Amino acid sequence: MSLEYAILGFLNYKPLSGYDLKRIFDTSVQHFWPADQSQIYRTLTRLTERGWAEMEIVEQSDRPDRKVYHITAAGREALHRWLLTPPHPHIPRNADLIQVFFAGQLSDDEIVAIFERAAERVRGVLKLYERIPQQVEAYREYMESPREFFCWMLTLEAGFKSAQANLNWLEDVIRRIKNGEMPER
Amino acid sequence: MSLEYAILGFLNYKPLSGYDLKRIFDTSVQHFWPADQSQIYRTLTRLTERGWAEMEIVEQSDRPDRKVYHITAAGREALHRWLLTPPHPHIPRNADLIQVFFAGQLSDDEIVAIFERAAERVRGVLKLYERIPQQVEAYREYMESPREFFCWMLTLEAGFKSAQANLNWLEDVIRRIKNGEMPER
DNA sequence: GGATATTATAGGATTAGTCATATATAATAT
DNA sequence: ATATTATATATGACTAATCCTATAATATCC
Repeated sequence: MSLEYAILGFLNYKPLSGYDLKRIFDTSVQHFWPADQSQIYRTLTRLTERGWAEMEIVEQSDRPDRKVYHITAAGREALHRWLLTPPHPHIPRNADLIQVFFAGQLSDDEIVAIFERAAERVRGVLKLYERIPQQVEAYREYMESPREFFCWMLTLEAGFKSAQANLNWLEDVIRRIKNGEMPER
Repeated sequence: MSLEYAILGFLNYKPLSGYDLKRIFDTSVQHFWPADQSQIYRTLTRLTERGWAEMEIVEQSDRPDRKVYHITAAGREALHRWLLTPPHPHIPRNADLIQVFFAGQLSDDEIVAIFERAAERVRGVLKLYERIPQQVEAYREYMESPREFFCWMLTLEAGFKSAQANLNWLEDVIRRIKNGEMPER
């Protein structure tokens, strides 16, 4: 389960609470690894049980106490092993495409509408990506070196290029349908 | 759950058994909607309970009897409604990228190896895509019209373009790292 | 003769992920 | 005064998906 290793990866920068982690996920890897709050807390418990992380309660007077987790030596080893292990091939499901696959029974206008709304969504994603570099600046402190920051930026680049390619394709298909390339029913 | 609608979409072409469906999924939409055999059978049961499909036992002397499912009027309506409904936005998880994100602690060679193996995998996917058009020919009978066939081909195109864009990016990153663009540790 | 593959359906167990909700305090906005 | 937001953790219920195994007949390969 990659969420375990993603959390381990962040704890490797510095000790963090579940709450910290949620904010970090939401501002850094959310475009390719969203994490549910409840899943983060449950995974932290599991990491502790497995000896890959240790928990320390930090008392606060004004707010609820924090449970701060830090990575152990065993955790660091596990993280390193995982980094060198190729992930199992996994085919992500694409709900837009499964609709396109069966869209033939719709009218031309209805089909174009499916593509238009998909294109609109990708444009929204692209806009979000444009905002990430600024958000990332705020978290640059977590990065020990420019090397780690470079890797971070690479994942952004990947998302951006993939969304851009997807949008180009969607716009091309819309153009072709409007150009009469979709066969009659 | 889109698998329900994907099955309904195929049943809309002609009545099929769970076994037929498994083969069809594996040769047409497997690159963006893989379906597990046991999931198909369970979903067929659910569709029947819901009145979207009806089952008929076709006895066979030499082989186990087939349970052939056909779509009902209610099923056709549900399929059409779904086609006009935008899917919930869903962010697919990308295990390659989450590794890249934390790859900064590895050596340059180890990082290049991660990208090389990702590129190798995408090249394999691209090769699989090249074989799909022939496989599809065998199932062309399911398509009532060239319109449906066109939609089928569009999904292939999407997968191909996306894989191609991804490979271009991976090869560009490999080139840049070998060019010394990855900062020192 | 024995092993494996094909046709055909099905259920148990488990995991990953989602959604909703609960609890508690303090600060801020309207 | 009231509502909302932020900080902080946690559990219950559920769905989708995966993996493994079982069953049963026939056909084919070595």
